[in-house]
Amino acid sequence: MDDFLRAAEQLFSEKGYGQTAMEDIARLAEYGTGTIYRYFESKEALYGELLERKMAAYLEHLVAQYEAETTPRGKLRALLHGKVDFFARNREFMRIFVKEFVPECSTMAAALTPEARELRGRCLALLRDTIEAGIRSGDFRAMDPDLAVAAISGLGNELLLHCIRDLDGEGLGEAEGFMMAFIESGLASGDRP
Amino acid sequence: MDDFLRAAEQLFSEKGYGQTAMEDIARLAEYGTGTIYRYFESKEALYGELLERKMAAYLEHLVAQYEAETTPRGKLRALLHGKVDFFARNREFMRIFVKEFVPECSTMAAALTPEARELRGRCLALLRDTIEAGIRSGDFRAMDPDLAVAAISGLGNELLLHCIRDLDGEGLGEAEGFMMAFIESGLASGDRP
Amino acid sequence: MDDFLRAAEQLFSEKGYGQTAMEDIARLAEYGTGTIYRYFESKEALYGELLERKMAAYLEHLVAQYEAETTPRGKLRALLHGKVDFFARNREFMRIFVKEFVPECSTMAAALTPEARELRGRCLALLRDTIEAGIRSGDFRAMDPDLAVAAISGLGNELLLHCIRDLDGEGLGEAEGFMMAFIESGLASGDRP
Amino acid sequence: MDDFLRAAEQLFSEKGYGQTAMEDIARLAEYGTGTIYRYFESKEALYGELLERKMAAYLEHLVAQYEAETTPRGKLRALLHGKVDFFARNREFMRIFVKEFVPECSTMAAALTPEARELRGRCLALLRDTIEAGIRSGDFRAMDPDLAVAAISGLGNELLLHCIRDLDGEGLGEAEGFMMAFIESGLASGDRP
DNA sequence: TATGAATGAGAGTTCATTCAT
DNA sequence: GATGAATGAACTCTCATTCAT
Repeated sequence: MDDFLRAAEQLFSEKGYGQTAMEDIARLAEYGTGTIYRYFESKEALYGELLERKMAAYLEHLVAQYEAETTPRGKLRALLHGKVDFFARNREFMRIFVKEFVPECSTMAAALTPEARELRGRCLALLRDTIEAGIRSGDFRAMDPDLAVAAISGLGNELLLHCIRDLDGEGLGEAEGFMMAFIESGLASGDRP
Repeated sequence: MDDFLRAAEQLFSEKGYGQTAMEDIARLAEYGTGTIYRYFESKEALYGELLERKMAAYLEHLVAQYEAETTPRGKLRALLHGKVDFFARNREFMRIFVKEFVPECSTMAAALTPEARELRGRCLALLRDTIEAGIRSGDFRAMDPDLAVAAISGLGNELLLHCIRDLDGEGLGEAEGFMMAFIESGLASGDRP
Repeated sequence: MDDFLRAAEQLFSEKGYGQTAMEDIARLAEYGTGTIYRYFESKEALYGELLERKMAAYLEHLVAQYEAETTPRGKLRALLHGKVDFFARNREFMRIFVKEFVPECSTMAAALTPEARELRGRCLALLRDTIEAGIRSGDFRAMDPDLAVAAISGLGNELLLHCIRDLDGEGLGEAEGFMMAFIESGLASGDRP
Repeated sequence: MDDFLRAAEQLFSEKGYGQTAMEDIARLAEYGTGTIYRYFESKEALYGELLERKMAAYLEHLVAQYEAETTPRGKLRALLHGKVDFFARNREFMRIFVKEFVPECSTMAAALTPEARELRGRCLALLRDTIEAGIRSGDFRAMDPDLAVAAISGLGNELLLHCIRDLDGEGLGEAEGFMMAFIESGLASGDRP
């Protein structure tokens, strides 16, 4: 069953959902076509399961880093580092992730499963809570937290894609530093020492 | 021919490339199915043509605003405002744009046409040139301009999508202000008056 | 479209619904497989349409004969003769008819369409009304009309099948005479002159 | 092995041959899927075996009643009562029986096994012999015995189905009385005391 | 030039049957 | 004997593309 999820991740990432045939997945996993259907009800269900698992792993990864920190700045850094770290080790999923995290891009007829939506919401909520706490504490300037979440998400995704796609994964460290600095400046309150 | 492009834009935006049948496009454009093939070699060619035209219009729009400005900050603001302005009036295309601007998301078997890639590159080059000029002039701090371009693109796209998708186009003015402030902080040199 | 219905009638009759592939129907009709789907939404819809058309023709045929008569005995004879007559000229449909007229035999996942059920009901209602009228007039003895309808239907179907299947259509005249006599005796009131 | 036959009878009756999967049968019988194939060569063989057993039981039941009678009228009544009696206690099989007794309805690719055909023939022969004897004895009027067999079979089957299907098994007694009277009238010689 | 009926390759899915354990 | 995971042929259905009119 994990064989199928692995094969599916690779192919969906390389060719996209619509261009990947169930037969391709089965062949890559070295099984017969019909065997997939013993484990997954349909192609969509397979894709949904893949997304849920990865999203769950991502959330878990973020939470682990996040809870070790206490200040808004610390939590923000933890979330940003967690993102870079997770996708550095899940590059194939990155390409799928940006499609599905941005609903407009989804290629599935049916959108994310409710479970996956829930996980996506919880990832974003970590960031939002952090920003709101930072605003209250005066670390960040007053702003609409939803806009900030959108800005930071989009910025981070695109930077990661840039490194993974154009730089073949090189320069992730530099990009992380840049991202941190850029975002912290963007969020910073005008008060300067 | 423009009828087909208009119909295609609407349907691709609403349902996605894979879920849109040539017959649907023809019907919406009020022509026979076969007629499309008098003007476009294939479904992909139609999609490619649509992208090229829109990209060209986008580039033209950006250039017009851009050339009216002389300072890096002015040009940056022109590009950001131009983006918001263009997509506020091309909301349907926005959903297609984010798919194709981020090549990973493309649903087509074949990626962007070379012409479209070229146009995309020229849009990004405007921003890149602006950033480089700003770094030289000391308006912006020293940084890798490619990272800055990626960051700003992703940030802007996601903010626009947030407004168009979740807010139904409301709040674009506020989002533009937020975007400007966020990006200018992120780019700003440490020197403060 | 009629080509498909003709081909479908023949093949469903010969091999049964489940054993008939859409490709078989298309080939017999001398069309490509996909063409069927321009006219029928699905295999079930094709079958449903076939049944409806034939049932409608059968009902029309029965009604024509029925309305020319005024007495219960006359109407009964008209219905019985109409049945023999119709199926003598629709032998292929006879085999499908008995399947679907007897719901237990239906091979479709989904049963008859509501339209077909309605038509089936109206065919049976003609017979039922006739029997009730005959009972009231004293031509027939008192009995449960539903039982009589079931008895006469089953008797007639099986006799027709016997002739069509085992006798290759021979002996229909003799069978009709036998059926009339048998049923009239069965229904007759005990009063004899 | 009987477990499989019981499970198969239930499922074939409820859902039909084509809609019943071997796995369903195995699960209901509380065995593994592969185990069925230790006892039956194929799905068709299982169905065939089921039919043969039931047909044999039916024949035995008929013969027992039949041989206790000496007159044609007595034998006829025994056969009719035997039929009602058997199917009242084998309602699930009734639905399969009508399919297979009327070969046109068979859902199997291959028709009845030769053994089952033989048994079917012997059931019908009992009735046929009875009718011929009755004609010779003058109890029944002169007629084609094959037509009479067909008429009586079809009539009886449909009446039984009507009770089992529409009346949920109620009214079998009334139906049996009606059937006897109807058939005896139909067969009766014109001579009246 | 415009059409839309026709096509057929290709996709997802089912399930009777097999066989290593 | 019993199992149930694995199989792959077969089937239904879709749709980009063609071409006779």
